[in-house]
Amino acid sequence: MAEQRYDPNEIEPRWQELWANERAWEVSNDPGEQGTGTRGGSHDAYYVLEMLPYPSGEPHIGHLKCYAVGDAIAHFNRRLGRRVLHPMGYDSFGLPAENHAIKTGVHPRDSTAASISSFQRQFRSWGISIDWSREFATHEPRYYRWTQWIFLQLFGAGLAYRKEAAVKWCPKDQTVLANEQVVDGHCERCGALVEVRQLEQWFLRITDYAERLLGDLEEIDWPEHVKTMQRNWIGRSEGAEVIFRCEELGVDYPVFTTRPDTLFGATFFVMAPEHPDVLRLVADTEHEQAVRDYVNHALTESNEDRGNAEKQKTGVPLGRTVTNPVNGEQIPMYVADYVLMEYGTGAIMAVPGHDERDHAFAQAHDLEIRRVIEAPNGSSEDGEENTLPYAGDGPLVNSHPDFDGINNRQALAKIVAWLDREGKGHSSVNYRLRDWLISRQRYWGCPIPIVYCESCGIVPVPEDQLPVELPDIEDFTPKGRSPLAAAEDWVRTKCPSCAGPARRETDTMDTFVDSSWYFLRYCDAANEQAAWEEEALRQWMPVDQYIGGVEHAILHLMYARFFCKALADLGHLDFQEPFSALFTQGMVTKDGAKMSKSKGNVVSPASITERYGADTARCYILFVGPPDQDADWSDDGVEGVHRFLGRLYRLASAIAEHEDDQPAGPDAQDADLQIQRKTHWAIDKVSHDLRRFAFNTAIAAVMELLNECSRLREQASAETLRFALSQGASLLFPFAPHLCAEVYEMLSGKRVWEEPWPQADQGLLERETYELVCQINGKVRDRVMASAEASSQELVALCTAAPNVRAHLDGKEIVKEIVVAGKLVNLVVR
RNA sequence: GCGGCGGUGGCGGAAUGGUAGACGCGGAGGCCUCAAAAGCCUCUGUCCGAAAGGGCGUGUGGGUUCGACUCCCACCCGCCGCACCA
Repeated sequence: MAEQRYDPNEIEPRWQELWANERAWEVSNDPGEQGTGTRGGSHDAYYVLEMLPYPSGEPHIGHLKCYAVGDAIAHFNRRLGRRVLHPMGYDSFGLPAENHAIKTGVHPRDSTAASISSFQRQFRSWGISIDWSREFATHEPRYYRWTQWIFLQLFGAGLAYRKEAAVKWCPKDQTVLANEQVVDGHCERCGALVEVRQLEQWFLRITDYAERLLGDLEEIDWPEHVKTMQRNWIGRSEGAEVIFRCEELGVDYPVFTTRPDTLFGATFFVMAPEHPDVLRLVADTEHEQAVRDYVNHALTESNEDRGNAEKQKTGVPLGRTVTNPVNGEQIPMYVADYVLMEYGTGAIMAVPGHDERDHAFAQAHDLEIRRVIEAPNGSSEDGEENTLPYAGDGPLVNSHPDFDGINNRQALAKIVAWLDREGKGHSSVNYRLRDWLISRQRYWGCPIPIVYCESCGIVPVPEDQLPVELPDIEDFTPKGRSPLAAAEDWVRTKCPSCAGPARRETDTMDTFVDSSWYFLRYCDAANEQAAWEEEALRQWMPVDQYIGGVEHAILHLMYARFFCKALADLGHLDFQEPFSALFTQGMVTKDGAKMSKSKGNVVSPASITERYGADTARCYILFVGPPDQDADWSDDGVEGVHRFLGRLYRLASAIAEHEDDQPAGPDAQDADLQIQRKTHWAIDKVSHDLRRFAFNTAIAAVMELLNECSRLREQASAETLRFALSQGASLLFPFAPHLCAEVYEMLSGKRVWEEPWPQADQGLLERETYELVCQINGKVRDRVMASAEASSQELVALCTAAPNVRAHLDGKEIVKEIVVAGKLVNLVVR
């Protein structure tokens, strides 16, 4: 038997070339027409998509993991007879390319193109089964033309608007940021401390969709932690809006509260320093100077300092009062930085008896602290329930004869109903979610298709003039305004409405806009007349399986859902959710730490692929552990997987040379049956494991099958070995496509990717005899062979007859017999 | 503080309430070889024991059960998200 050396560098390019030449993974939008390489049979459409890569430098190991997962799913579904859409593109606008340009002078278009071709090369060398006919990059005018078109749709519907607001500004990247891009007061990208600036910017009205974004999470098959993160981010709170009137000025100040039941305990009123009325309230009063000083100080404070809950509660009186609507009391007004302008109405009623923060402020400023909720029947083991602030439930006290004595949760509803009747408030829902700020003062992004006309104001660029192309510029350095502003020839334009002089918008869009709809474009990527044909979307959308890193749990995944709903409302789509199922893959670390250039612990997929081949790299990354968990890279582990693939190849090549009628060993029947059983067991196991993303145990099952074949190699018939190994290759194909195509062809002469997924023979999954576990009081004492047909009585008899069971019974009384047919007998003895 | 996820050999990890530790790595011994590499074979949770066998063992403490890594309660630790959100 000749054994051949496993040489992935010879095998892999050969299959890649064949698949490329045959356009094996292209799929048509016409359900009647088969994609060149796809199987006939069912016309079931299946859309599997990995999050599109940002092309910077070379792909890293995280990309390999993501696409190894996606490709396994794609192949598995193809072989289940589905028409699988598995496309690829690039999220190619963005800051890193622009920062690179500032440093080196290389145009972002050039560095991006270089990186894209490097990604293309590697994806091909990994053998990922992509429909390349649908490929695009988001910086191409043929794509961003439609990004602009979507912006205009949103603008037309009032969902894109311009507003002056206090916005987050990154001093290093010299641009504003969305709320979602600020992490702990720092820029998500570069880590610089974020400042606040008052600027007029473009926003998308995602808050209109807060309720639906929250509610529809129920409809989708996403990991619980991602849903939770989105729920937290949306931050829905139920409560009431209550009006506090400042009689002196005749102004109503609504506040949002989740605790209207504590209204009778409101002893003061606090406004955020940014509240537009603060200075007006103190104008020309003795308090004016102190308030001005305080507000100025608060505004210059860093987000980090201000956000610190441990900090001393500061604030100054405004010298005014408002009326507590439930009891007519005049309560003093303050300005304090613990109240945030961006949440609720920017003003609060303060209930120091039942809110920790208000309590701290009241103590610091010597304000009345009133108990209005009693802790339930004085159950004060440690006395804590009786101290204030008390945030728990209980009956109302010191409130009003109508409410005193009633449990606070019931009183809450009654008080809100009363407010409503009196016109002093109503129940209300508040969200933490803010509108999405999409303006960026940067060059390398999609231009916003808007012009500013002296007479017409804000004018959208007409659809037939799209795309508004990004002009070439020389100087990419940010100067606090968009580098595009320097392109005077481009900026100066005619008003589309009145043909008068006008200027173009010079900010570009947040790159998350680009990636909020790309999955739609794949469905109809070549369409030059429209962003998509509805029929094309009907074919594929929503995405059946989306795959990506958990770092996009909020940003990208929330924005894409919002786009989907907004476009559906505008009649462009007929579904509400873009991604029916989501899988988030874990990080790949080295020695427990995140890989990074600065740490010098980066494992490059290219070097692994060169040394071991793509099949080894892909199998290893899936074998190392559950793919949704973080995995630590181990060079020894890679060796182990490589050895396994080599053993499969060598054994298969030896068997391939055998004639099937070659005489088998003396125990051939036994060995053959064992191998056949193991084969069908593996088919069953891998099929199940693929459906639950348990790739590690699926690969382990094929290893077990190979171990069984190796062990029984001398005894079993060549025919059986040929069958077992070809099925093994067939099962492993989604993970190691090149090797398995090779092995399958060697053994069967057929193309494995055109074969249907193997079916396990139920008859061979069941066994005639099995090892019966014999327990006494739940402890395993012996094991004996039992027939599958044996009755409970027979099984008990077998068990009591087992030598070690007898030794342990030793005169004791059996009080109970538990029989689990096919598994065990447990004797309960005394 | 609130919410989510997790805690199993030397390591990565397996286990629809039914043999804990599959599979792989690492380690030990052996075969092959002039030698090495590659490959192959055996052993490998821990303690007692020559062995047979037995004790212990899935973060901690309880509970349910004939039987618990798995279910319930309380707690400890770790990771992630949100957080002065009214």
